[in-house]
Amino acid sequence: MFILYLNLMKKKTTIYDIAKEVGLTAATVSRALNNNPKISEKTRKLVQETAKKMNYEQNTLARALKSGKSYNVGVIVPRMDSNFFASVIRGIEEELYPKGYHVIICQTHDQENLETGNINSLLNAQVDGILMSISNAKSKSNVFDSIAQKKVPLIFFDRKKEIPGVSSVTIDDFNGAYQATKHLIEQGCKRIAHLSNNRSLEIFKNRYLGYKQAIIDHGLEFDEDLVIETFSKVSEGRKTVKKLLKMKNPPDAIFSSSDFSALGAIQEIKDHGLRIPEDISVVGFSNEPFTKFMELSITSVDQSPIEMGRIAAKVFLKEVDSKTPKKESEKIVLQPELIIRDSSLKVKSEASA
Amino acid sequence: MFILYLNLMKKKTTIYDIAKEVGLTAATVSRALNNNPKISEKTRKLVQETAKKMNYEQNTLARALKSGKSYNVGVIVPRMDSNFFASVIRGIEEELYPKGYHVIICQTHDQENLETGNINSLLNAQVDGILMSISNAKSKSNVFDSIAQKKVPLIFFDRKKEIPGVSSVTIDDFNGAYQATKHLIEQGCKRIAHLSNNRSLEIFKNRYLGYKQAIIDHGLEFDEDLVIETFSKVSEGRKTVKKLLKMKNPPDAIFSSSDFSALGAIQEIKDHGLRIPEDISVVGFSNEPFTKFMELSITSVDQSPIEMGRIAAKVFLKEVDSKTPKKESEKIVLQPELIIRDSSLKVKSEASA
DNA sequence: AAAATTAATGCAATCGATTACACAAGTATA
DNA sequence: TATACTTGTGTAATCGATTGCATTAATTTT
Repeated sequence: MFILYLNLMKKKTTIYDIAKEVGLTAATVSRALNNNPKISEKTRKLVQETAKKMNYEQNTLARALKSGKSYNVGVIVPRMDSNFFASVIRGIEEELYPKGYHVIICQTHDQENLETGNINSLLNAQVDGILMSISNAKSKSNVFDSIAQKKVPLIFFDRKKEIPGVSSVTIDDFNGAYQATKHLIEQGCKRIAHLSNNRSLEIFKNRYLGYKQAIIDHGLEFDEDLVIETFSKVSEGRKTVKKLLKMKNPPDAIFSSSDFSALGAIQEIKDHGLRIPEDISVVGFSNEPFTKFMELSITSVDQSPIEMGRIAAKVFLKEVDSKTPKKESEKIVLQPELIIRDSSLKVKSEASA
Repeated sequence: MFILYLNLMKKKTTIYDIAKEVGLTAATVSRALNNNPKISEKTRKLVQETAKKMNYEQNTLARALKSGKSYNVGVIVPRMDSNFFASVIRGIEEELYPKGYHVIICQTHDQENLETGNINSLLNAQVDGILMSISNAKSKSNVFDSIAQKKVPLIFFDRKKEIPGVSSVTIDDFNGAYQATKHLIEQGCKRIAHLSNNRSLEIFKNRYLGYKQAIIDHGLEFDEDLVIETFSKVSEGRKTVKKLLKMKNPPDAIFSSSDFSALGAIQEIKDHGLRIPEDISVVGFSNEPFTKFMELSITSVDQSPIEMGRIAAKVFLKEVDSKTPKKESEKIVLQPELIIRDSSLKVKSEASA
């Protein structure tokens, strides 16, 4: 009982405790623990064994204070309850945890003030790097200046912004959109509408451009009226499609830049008594799990989010360890994959995913 | 250009810089910034204004080292790409961010080794507290001992485990299950199956017990064969229901302890050519967004996750600030709400959510 | 054997903020 | 007017680990 009490009370052991125990100084202990080559094999072994015996755990805060490294990285996403972002984060964690880093996740909920607030508070918490998917490309760039000023590596994933010296990992949104649109054309669709989104963000601009190019390349008429800017929400998808269906010449297909608005589109189309894909075909973007689970499964573009996260983390590791102050920024572009399902497959020859 | 260069190079200002600037010592500056009452109003104002002018930002690592508080809290969840956990985390953040805390999120993916690993690394990162939803109640409790030993507040939410002195915030799972089952009975169902889950976890045990009690209270026959332990996955729901439908006397309703397995159940039932809710009614648990968005919307039990998160955070704040070493642990239980939708409503009198 | 290396360790400053204790100046009390 | 409090600051230690610069001992070179 008394022993238990002592055990509960005892302070964490420090390198000074170990030093006293083995009759050396804290400096030597520190070096021994860090495998400094100047330390003799005998001492190293002695210290490390004693450390283990005494249950020593490095005080990360002290290490952080001295070294200026916190071993925390900040990850900023619009939201984390979408499978896409959750998976990217998972990829980041898988890569960073083994290296001793922790991940502080912040959500912006697409609000600019939250975005700048998050960045500032991450910087203040002395994170060693920031991996982010921006919410709004128009955001005042002075926050990014302060990141640069503090020499904190910044890596964009998915939603990026062109900033000199900043690396990014994205998918080829142009190509993803091109493939999706081409697929719809091959299914016989002639008037393909596009549910776009804030095109100040490159991902949405590129999806729009890929869509447009596919239309043009295949000899269809490009009609700007069939492009509507909306939001990644089920309700917004419904609203938008309601408008589209009121046109004198409504579309026979919808390529949505988001699975969520694609789902809203499907609901609205059904409510109007139209059949999918016979009357109107639908393709989404992101390959969210529900696209597969719906009774009418939804064709979508997979963005390999876990790989995206892993790569972003690797880029961070490379930058954080580099001594050279000015590194070349990397722009990594992954290839997306079109997953064809019920919502667009008119020729039902083969089983869908 | 030269000025810009200087600006880029300048180190962060410390309290020593401020001290030099105003002709006082760092100690006084520290006190002035912390609104220590022993400092004169004049000095306080001078220091605070100078600090602002010099762009001073407190070095949180130094503060942390000295005070022993990192202002980081760890949050451990099985996964974060379910709306339930994402929302709980959002609630926690809403409560903790304004107080200057950061949240480090860890996922266990229901693996015990990841759970203990996460706890250890959070402790090592010197978090000021851990809020968690456990993955497995059978996990070796020595990790929890080390949390207690370090006097780090631990708060369970949703999935808890009985540990003396540890607070928790949960919902009344028994009642949620009771209401759901009662609702099915009121719809005329007689043989209600229950898709259970690892009952070493209280939430699943209580949902089971609530279900059982409702059956008994309403004079139906309780049949253990109708209770099957499965996992919170679409595929598992399918598998389980496939078995149930093979019974000589199959169920006419399914109460699932998870929305995901409920969805799988629905898919399987439809594949068998049965109608929902006419032939078989289905009720899930958690009120995940997709339950509302499905063509056939799914009845489910809402767990008010954001509130759960906020309350858990409040309990943490109370415990972390309390000087008294041994506090009473709090057990807070929220009331769930049954949301009735298409998958169980046979008497379609009123519109569903 | 003296001089020059090399190897292993110690000393002490440092990272930046906090805080117990000391101290000086000012105000109130006797 | 001497004594006792207040009030506001300064001094210096502390949190725990790291690291440049000695320093000592051991080894090699000439």
